[in-house]
Amino acid sequence: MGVVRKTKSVEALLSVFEQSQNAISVVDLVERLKEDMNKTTVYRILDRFEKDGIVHSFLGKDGLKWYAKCRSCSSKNHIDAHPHFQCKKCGKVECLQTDFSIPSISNHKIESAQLLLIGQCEECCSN
Amino acid sequence: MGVVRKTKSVEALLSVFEQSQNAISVVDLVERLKEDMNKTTVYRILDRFEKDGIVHSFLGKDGLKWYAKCRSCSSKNHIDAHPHFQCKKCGKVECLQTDFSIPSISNHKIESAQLLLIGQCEECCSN
DNA sequence: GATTAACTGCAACTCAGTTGCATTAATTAA
DNA sequence: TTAATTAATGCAACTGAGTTGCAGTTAATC
Repeated sequence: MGVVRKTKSVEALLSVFEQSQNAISVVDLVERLKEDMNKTTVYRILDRFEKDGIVHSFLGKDGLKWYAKCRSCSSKNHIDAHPHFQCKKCGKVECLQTDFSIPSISNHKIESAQLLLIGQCEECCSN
Repeated sequence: MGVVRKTKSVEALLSVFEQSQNAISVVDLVERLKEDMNKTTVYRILDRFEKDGIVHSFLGKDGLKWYAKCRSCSSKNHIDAHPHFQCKKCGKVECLQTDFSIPSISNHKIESAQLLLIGQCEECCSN
């Protein structure tokens, strides 16, 4: 658990996550917050947040980094093993509650798993 | 099905895939083949191979692009929905035969899924 | 209020992947 | 076998996400 000072930049980032149900890409965060802070700062605050279990990160379908706020994580116990869904049309990413079963492989030690579902979200389905 | 001419570069790339059981990252391919061809050529040939169902691509744990030869794919019918395993220690990626069940989400249309398992491979387990 | 260490901005960098364009070479028709 | 066509290639320059070093700033502690 690192020391996180409550700077204006930290508050700004926190409030973005408060307001959002879905995951947000770093690219999007940097763009949204470019008036308020440097992109380096965005990257560094996200690192700290992740270490402290405030957010978790993962890669979207295009290899870009996404962040979402954690529901019940801490710096000791990071449960980000839930699947994510990304919409092909609008690019939106949702965290899914549903568990999934991780296949086992003989003679391998599996430590984590990333599952990304790709398709069309609710809005894009009905358009 | 695009037109694929049998050039020296194409032959060279094909033989790399023939010799390899595991997936190979593009970075690695570019490095291995730098005496034989330009990196742009590597990228372009891989694109063509993928369109023609000769190889399939996916992203590794660090967001880098990996390729592996397909077992039973064609340009019409691309089955690359198998999971992949990447070793944390040595970075190696293996294609897994095991199927996995794709969770369904209400009001969403799921078109594909990427499952990446991360841990330690057989060699790294015994070291 | 002074001290200190965390934090930030900036500029420059790294590195995977892409693009435009001129040149080369594999295929097809003659 | 040669000529014509067009896919394929090399090269250089670019793009864009993410990183790094360092000097300056600011939140927290005493």
